[in-house]
Amino acid sequence: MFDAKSQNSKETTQDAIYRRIRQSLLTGQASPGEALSIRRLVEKFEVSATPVRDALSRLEAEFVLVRGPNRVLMIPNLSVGELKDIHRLRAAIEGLSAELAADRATSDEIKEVSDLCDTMDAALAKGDADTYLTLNWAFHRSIYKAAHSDVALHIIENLWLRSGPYLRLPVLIDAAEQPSQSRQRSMQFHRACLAALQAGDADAARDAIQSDIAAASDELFQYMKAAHAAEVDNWVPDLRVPSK
Amino acid sequence: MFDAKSQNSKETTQDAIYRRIRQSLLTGQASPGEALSIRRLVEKFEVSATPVRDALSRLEAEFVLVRGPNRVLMIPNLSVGELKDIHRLRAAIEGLSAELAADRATSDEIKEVSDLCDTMDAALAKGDADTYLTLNWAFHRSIYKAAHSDVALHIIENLWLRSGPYLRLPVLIDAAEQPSQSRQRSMQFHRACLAALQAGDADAARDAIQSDIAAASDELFQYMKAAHAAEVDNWVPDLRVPSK
DNA sequence: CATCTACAAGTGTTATCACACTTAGGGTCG
DNA sequence: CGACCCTAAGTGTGATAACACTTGTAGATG
Repeated sequence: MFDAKSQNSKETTQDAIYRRIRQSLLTGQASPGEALSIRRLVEKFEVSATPVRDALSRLEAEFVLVRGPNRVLMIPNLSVGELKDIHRLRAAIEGLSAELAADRATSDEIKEVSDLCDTMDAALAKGDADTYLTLNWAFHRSIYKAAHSDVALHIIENLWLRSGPYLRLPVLIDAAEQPSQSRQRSMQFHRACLAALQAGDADAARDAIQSDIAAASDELFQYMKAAHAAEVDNWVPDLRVPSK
Repeated sequence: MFDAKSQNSKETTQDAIYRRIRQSLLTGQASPGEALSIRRLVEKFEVSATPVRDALSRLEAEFVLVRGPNRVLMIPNLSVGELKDIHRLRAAIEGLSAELAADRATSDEIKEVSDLCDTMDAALAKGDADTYLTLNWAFHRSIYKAAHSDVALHIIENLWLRSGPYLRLPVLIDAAEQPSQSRQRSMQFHRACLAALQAGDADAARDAIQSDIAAASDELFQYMKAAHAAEVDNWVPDLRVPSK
């Protein structure tokens, strides 16, 4: 049994492995292009192959992993075109979820969104990009959770997981700029969405979320364009943060 | 090795099992509420537990199956509220895909959509509800495939798979009515979408698809309301087709 | 009749093993 | 130098066995 301390008593081994692989994607510890071989994970986690296989099967089903040479499962590189499609879908689905949240959120849920705004401001003030990123996802997720639509929430979680490695990039680069204009602008959209939830204004909530998503994706594509001249949709971005 | 005839030479056992379980859902051979125990599937397919587990893990990851008593995986009953959320999401995502398809479809792809319209008309003229349902999905899928966005297509496929058992209901009931007004109306939306693809009109394509989805979901909820007085969103519909 | 206990049957989970196929690296030959 | 062959190492796949836990049933007791 591996690392019993980080595995709660009811969690199966496969669930724990699944959770940890997902986490490594969101935190940048694992990167697109990496292969996740069963045997290497067996050694790393000190478990048998069975729960590793189960976890990997799940991640393949979610398109978080794709088959590479010799059928090894790999974290896919997303092309610019795919990233654009993900952002279009996010705008559509997260916009709809924000509308539902404006109609359905409880006062406790709205307070949670508000508290997360405050802690995000604090992380920004400290220039702590990693914490900001973690809180950014928590902020968005709390809104979509308040929509009380598990169907939508699962789709959104999946899209965030798959595009997460790319979305981190401008935020990490930007951390050197203090205060960051882009992050301040995001917080304005976040505050606008919070106000819309408080007012039960579904249209305003949707617009604020969609503006936030559009700004983040514009920022990412601007960064990519500046880093590389290519404009082709099937170009695959290089995820290494440039040296300063 | 099970049923080698229906398993092509490159398909793994787990893939074949996965495909067959999905198929049984779409055709109504398996129904919400059923438990899929590993050992029963091992007997049914005459294979070992390992590929069965892999297939089931994938279906769980896609929320096609959920955990029941003793952690057995079951086909979930969807509540009215969940069905409504699925329809909202379908309208948003399939509408977006139809827009993309209007911009991106090749003439071969448009011809495929047109041919499918024709064969659907033929199935309707014969009162063949099962064939109509199969073709209806093929028709829609051909449009979304022409959008060239795998991200969106996979989400759509998943939503269709999960709501498929419910969407079959009014079509099967309706088959006795000849000609069926609802089916004729659907075909009008289908034809409108085809015309929009041919004209490269993204707005019209989106509107036609969304109208088709809205009409189908209205029909389903009207059928449910007529069958049962309950209006509560968490009511779980009974999927048995009533005796005639 | 209701409640409790014991046991069998059913559920999934994990470990281990062997096989098939692919990929990479080294050596040989023309 | 390029092409080909061979072998080792790496990849996943499926089979089998044992264990843990849960559920259902039958029998005993008050």
